[in-house]
Amino acid sequence: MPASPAKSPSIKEHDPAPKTGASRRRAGRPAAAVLDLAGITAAALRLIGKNGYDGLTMAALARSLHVAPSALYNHVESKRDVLLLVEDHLAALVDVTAFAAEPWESAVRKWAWSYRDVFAEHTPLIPVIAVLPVTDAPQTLAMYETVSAGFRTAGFPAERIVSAIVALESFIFGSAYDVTAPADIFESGRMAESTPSFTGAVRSLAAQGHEKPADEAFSLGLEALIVGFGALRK
Amino acid sequence: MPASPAKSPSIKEHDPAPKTGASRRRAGRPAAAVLDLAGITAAALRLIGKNGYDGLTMAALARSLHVAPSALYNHVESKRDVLLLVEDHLAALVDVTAFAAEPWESAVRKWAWSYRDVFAEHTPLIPVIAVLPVTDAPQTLAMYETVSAGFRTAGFPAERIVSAIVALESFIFGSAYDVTAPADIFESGRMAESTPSFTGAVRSLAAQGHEKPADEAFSLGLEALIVGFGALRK
DNA sequence: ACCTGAACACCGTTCAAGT
DNA sequence: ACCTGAACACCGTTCAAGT
Repeated sequence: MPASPAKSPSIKEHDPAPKTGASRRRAGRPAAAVLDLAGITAAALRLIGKNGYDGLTMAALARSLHVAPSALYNHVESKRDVLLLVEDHLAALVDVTAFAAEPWESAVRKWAWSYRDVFAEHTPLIPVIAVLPVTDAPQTLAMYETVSAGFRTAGFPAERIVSAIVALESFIFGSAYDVTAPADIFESGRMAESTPSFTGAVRSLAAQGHEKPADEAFSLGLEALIVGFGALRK
Repeated sequence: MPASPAKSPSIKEHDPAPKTGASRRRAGRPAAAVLDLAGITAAALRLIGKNGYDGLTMAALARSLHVAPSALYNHVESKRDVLLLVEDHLAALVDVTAFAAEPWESAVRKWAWSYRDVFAEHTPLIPVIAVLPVTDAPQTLAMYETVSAGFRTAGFPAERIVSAIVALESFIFGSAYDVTAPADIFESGRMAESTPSFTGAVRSLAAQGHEKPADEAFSLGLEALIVGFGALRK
C-alpha cells in the first residue's frame, strides 16, 4: 500500500464528509479526545520508520494523526517530549531477560548487544537519553532496575554499580553511532602516504574480511569491560 | 572588552563610512576576499564559546564576520561543513604527545582523558565525528596516525588496532555526553519504591561524595579497557 | 479540556545581480 | 571569483477563537 493514510486501530473516525480527501473536523473541543500519548508515540515511531528522524517534524506528526500541529501541544510541551516518549518506548524493547536466568557475564553481554542494536537505529535519540533524568522515563528506569539487581546479585559492590552501568552505557551509545558509519569512513585517500601506521592498520583489518567491522570493535570493547568489571565482584 | 566587534588581525578594513554602525560593503566582488576557511572556523568557535551550539547559526556566523549569510556558501557547501571545520580544529587540541614518550598504558590514558575533555564541551559535534570520513578531516587523521603508531610500537597486532581505537573512541564519545548530564539525572523520584536496587545503588554512590561522578565512571571503564586491550599485545 | 487556524520568529539554502 | 539582497521552503511554537 503505497500512499494510504496511516490508520491506528484505536482511532475509528466516522466520516460524515463523502468528498475526496480527509474528513475535516471543525474547530472546538471534540466530544472525545482525538490524541493521547500512546497514539502520538506510535505515530512518531511510524514516521521515523518510514522517513527517518528528518521526517519527524511536528507538522508531519500532526498530519499523520489528522490534527493541526498546535493540537499536539495540548499533550506535549515540546518536540523534545515527543523524542522522550519514543525513547522510553524503545527502552522497553531492550532485552534484560538474561539477568533473571543466566550468569552475570552472559546477561551483561546479551543486554549490551540488545541495547546497542535498538539504539543504532535511533541515534538521534542518544543526545536526549544521555542527559535524560530517569524520572521522566519509566521504562528506562525499569531497565536500570533490572540491570542493577543483576549486578547486585552477582556480588557487585553497591557503590560501584551505577558507575559500571554508566560506563557500559557510554560505550553502548558511542558504539551505536559506529554502526551507522559508512563503510569507507577510514579511507585516508591521498593522505595515505603521510599516515602509514593508520593506513596499514585499516588495510590489515580490511584483509580480515569481516562483514561488520563495527561488531568486531563492539565485541572487543565489551569483552574487555566484562572481564574488567567482573573482577570487581566479591 | 564586552561587545566590541570581532576583528581578525588578517582582515584590516578601511572604513570609508564615518556614520554609526558597521561599514556597509556594496554588492560585487571585493578587491580581496573577505572570508576564508580559517576565519570562518575561528568565528564559529568564538560563537560557540559565547552562546553554545544553539547560537551557531549561519546567520549569526555571517553577522559576526560582517558578511551576508549567502557569502558563506562561497566557502562551504553547508552548515555541516562548518561543523566539520570546527571538529578538525578541536582534534588538533587532543593531547597525543604521550605516545612518543610514555609506556602504552599511560599514553592511552592521557589521550583518552584529553579526547573526552575536549569533546565534552562540544557534544553536538559527536554525531558528526562518528560518521565522518577521515579524508575530510586532516587533523583528525593525524591524531589517528599518532595513536595507531603508538599501538603498533607497543606490540599490538595490526589487524586489531583499528577495532581497539574505535572501541576506545566509542567509549570516549559516550562518556563525553555523560559529563554534560545534570547532577540529578538518576533521581528516581516517586518511583523510588518500585526500583529498590537502582535507588540503593544511586544512594550508595552518592554517599561516596565524589565531586564528579562522571569521572568515576570514565575511569572505571577506561582502566578496564586498558587492561583488557593491553593483554592483546605480544 | 482540546481542537482549528492564523501568525510569529526563526532556520538553512538558492540565485540573480553586481563588480 | 566572491560579495549583496531578496526570496524560498521550511521549522517549532504561541494564542485567540470555537465548542
